Amino acid sequence: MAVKTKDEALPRLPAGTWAILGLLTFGERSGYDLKKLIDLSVGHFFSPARSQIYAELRRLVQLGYAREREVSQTDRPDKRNYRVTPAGEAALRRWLDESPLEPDSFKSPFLVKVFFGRLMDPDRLEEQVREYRAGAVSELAELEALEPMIRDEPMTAFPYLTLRAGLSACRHTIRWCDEVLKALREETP
Amino acid sequence: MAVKTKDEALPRLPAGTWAILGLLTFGERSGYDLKKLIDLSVGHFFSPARSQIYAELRRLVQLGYAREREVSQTDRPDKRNYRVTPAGEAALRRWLDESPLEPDSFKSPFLVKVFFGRLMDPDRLEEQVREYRAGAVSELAELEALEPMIRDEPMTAFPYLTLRAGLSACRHTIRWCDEVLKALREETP
DNA sequence: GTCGACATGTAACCAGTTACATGATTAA
DNA sequence: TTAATCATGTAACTGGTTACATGTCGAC
Repeated sequence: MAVKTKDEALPRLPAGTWAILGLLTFGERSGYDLKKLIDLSVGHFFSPARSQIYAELRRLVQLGYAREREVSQTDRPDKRNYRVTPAGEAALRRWLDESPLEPDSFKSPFLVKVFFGRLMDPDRLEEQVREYRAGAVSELAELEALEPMIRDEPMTAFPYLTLRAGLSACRHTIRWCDEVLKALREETP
Repeated sequence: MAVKTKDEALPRLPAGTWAILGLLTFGERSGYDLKKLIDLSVGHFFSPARSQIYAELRRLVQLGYAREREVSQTDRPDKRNYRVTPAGEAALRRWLDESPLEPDSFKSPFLVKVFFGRLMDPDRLEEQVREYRAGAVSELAELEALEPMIRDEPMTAFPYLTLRAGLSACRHTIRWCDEVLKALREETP
């Protein structure tokens, strides 16, 4: 028999919307909870503002992909939890399997500066490279702290793969910074 | 004596605007030329649409940072070349040295998919990892073709550093894809 | 004569951020 | 009482993309 959902067109949504829907498959959550969850999961390759999360949740409800539920709390302010609907999970699976791969987007004001480094004061440039390197080091520390928590957990096998991508990217960045610092020292003694 | 420009506030412009201004320091160019130049220079960390380039050039002229010049051509359609003004170069240098470092932005619909890989058909996932890997391989080839052209050129010493960042990022991505493919094969034999 | 490269732009839209605004509860 | 964390949202803006629109010139 034909599966009806197979024939329906998927709405064209940005990947981030699907990511939020996906996070709801781990259990119902409020917008506020989602923000924290994002920061320590998909935060390295998708990081929306809080206001956008709330907007996406409203959109998911409107599409029938999520349902809203008021949760009264005595110890804290009330909140609204969202959970994924069967239609939502079906749509998500279809998006994951069928949607053509969109290219990554990477923007780096820092690399723009390095590119035009010949116009910079050498000390300022070195300073900014160090600052950039320090950022990568602290990001690496965060990811390394996460690593033992999710490794060997079967539920997080796939998130673990993306964590490995983040770890490797940070390490590459740090090595590259060291190369650059060395090159700068050699050229301007 | 006081240098007047030191005291004036720099307009807060996105890094991309400064990047376009910076590219004009290599010589006057049209919007069309700039697009091609961007693709093989800063394209890996800043890649605007053509329409945006034209908009930025108009903005730079309005700010007094660039000047426009009609160029009549007999063999091709006429064009408008832009060149940086002294005020423009001074402002650019100040932005490079003084503006606080904005964080990179990285968005990867692909990593979102991997993260939710447990909801995917394993064959579709493997297919998309291969596709992603192929993208990295062809990007690497482009960068490797560029490398001998700019290495050892003193004018391009700084662009060369950013090229090395791109090369190293591509290689890291390819290795990571191979790791993932191996992991997928082991888990679903 | 029509295709591809050259060349410039507008209009509409959408994604996403920042700043603003509100308010509850708990602990110092 | 003041700060911190919890909690949700709106409004204004901006950055950026896509699609549309126009047209030249040279080569086949």
